[in-house]
Amino acid sequence: MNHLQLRPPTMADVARLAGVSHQTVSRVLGDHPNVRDETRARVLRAIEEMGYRRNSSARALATRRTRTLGVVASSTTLYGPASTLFALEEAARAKGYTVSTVSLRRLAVETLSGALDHLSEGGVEGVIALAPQRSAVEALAELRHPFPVVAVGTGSGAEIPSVNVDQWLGGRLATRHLLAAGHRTVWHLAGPEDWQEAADRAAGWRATLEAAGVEPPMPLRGDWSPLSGYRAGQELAGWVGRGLTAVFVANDQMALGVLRALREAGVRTPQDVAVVGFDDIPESEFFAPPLTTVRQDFATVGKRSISLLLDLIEGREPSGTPGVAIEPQLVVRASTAPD
Amino acid sequence: MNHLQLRPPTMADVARLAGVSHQTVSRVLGDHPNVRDETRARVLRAIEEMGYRRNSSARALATRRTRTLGVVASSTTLYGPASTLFALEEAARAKGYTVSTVSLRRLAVETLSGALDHLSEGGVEGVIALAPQRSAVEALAELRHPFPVVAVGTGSGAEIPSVNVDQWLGGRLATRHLLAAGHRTVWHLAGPEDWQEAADRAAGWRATLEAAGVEPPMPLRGDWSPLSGYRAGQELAGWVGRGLTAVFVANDQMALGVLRALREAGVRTPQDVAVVGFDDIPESEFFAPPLTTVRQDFATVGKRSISLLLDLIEGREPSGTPGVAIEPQLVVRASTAPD
DNA sequence: CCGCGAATTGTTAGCGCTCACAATGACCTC
DNA sequence: GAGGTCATTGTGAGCGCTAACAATTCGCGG
Repeated sequence: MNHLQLRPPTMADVARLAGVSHQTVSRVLGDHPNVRDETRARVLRAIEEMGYRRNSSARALATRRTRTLGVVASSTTLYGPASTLFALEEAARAKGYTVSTVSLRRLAVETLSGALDHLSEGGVEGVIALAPQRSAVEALAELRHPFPVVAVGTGSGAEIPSVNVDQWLGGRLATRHLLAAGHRTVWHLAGPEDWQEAADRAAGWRATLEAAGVEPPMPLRGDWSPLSGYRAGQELAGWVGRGLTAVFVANDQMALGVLRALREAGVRTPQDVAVVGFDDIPESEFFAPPLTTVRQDFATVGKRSISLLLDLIEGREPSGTPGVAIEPQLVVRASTAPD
Repeated sequence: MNHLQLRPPTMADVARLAGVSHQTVSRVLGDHPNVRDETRARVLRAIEEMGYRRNSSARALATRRTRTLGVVASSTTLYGPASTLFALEEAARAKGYTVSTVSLRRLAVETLSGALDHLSEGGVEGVIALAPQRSAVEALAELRHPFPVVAVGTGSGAEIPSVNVDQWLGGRLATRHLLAAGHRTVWHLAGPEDWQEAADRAAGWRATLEAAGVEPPMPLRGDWSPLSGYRAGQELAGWVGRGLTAVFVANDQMALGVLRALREAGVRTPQDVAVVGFDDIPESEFFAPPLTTVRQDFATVGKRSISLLLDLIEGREPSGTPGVAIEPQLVVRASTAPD
């Protein structure tokens, strides 16, 4: 039964009620072995009765551990970042950590710096940065912060610890699939220049073509949005009949725009032009036609990132396989397979 | 220049370097008026030099304020929740609060309770719950927690303070638009039964038809996914030619599935059947055809929710217009307008 | 030149918890 | 029954900060 009380009960209050010292209460809460069962039960009853909850600030102050991690991200309404965020939070919570997020509109040096400051004020012990732009990684490397930072999606060449999906392999899978289907060459609609993932996907595409002895056509460039895909699609439509029969688009949203532009231009998919996307957003199975794409395992990204960050925080040698990129997976659908 | 030091510098360290008391350092950091300019400058220089950062736990312990808010959400990879989350974080940060998130796979009593406990451990001063299912609201009302909770998207009838978009109006806007275009009646593919938003959209649809003297057809039901929309679309296709010329679908993802099913059945949109969705996800402009839909203002939802929660936390009388639902907006595109 | 109020700075006492260590008591062994 | 061991519990000292109050300094009128 709750008494009317202004202050929430403290450990000392509980101790008094249970007839023990505050330290014993602390032991019960901390699952210490050396507490007599009868005492433990009495303390637990007192805790229950008073509705006591341990004060996290006091605990953090005494232990010097806040058990809070920070995440900086941008474009969090996109499927990829949102999925990664979800996976990160779940993985962190499983390890007993709370996650504080800062969602940025733009990843510039100032905003990043502000975000890290904000998280620092919040007492985070470490930060995961979803920093897919190269400029963001550089900014991160410059900035001084009193906690470890792990980057996600920056590519493996980065100066800071990072976890990555093998985007290069993704580009290869997509391109190889199209070549195997008999296409002479594969065009490419790339993502923004500054994005490492875009560069890696393009590099995988280029390498695959070159390995097949094909001169890669000039890649087009979009900004991930359906609109930019639409515009690029209009341009691509002009090349149909002049050697263009297959396109690898760097993400599903742009692929959606491409599909629409092709359709409007009277180009059939996949009969006239085959299209492969990237990400496997939930919608892509229902595009017109359903989109062949490359799926990334965000859950693994989340787990690995948290695990790496905790290793750094707790001063352990990074366990697991930090350097190894996570393998993406080709998902074949109608946009490349005339049924 | 940083010396090698195991412990980060404390306020006392800074004070020593600046030749003042720790309290003066505290005053400088707290922007207290009564500090001589020369002293302030000296302190700031010392802070800079030592790379001092205030210890948030100690501060929180002394002030009894953590300046942290919690958010519980599910389905955070969907556009709506992700957008709301983004808006919430931005609004909270603007007010000087940090946001800790818990993303749930399912909103059941146990998971909700666990989430609140987790956030409580993290020391939040209040929580925003994105709890669109009725069962979740009930669970929230049951659960005891030592901080205020604001629900989002629960509908206005809830027992706990909430912020809502006027889903009923959204349903009206969509339906009225179709009737105004000359359709005799409008079919409806609703969201899951347990979702308040789904119920409100359906109610708006029904009310509009009844006001026009039309007997509402039996609504279909989906689970928000494109797949469920696809299945429903197949069923709807069977009714074409028997009075079905317009469908209001409760979200854009399902509308995508409907569009595909109709197309496969040889039904043209909008010539044979007009379709309206809900949410205005970024992709919907590029569907085949581009989708008429209802847009929600998530930024306002975020701001209002945070503002309401802070009012509750700080014991103020809720300012602004808490009871009033936020108006959604119709976005007309080709799926209802044969161009 | 004294005294008074305002501005500025310092001192002290917690905030509620954990850690290290001390104290107690029960139980054994010889 | 003395001495030792172990399990169990208590005590005291911070963790780094802010709030309240005390002390000091300064300017200025009388």
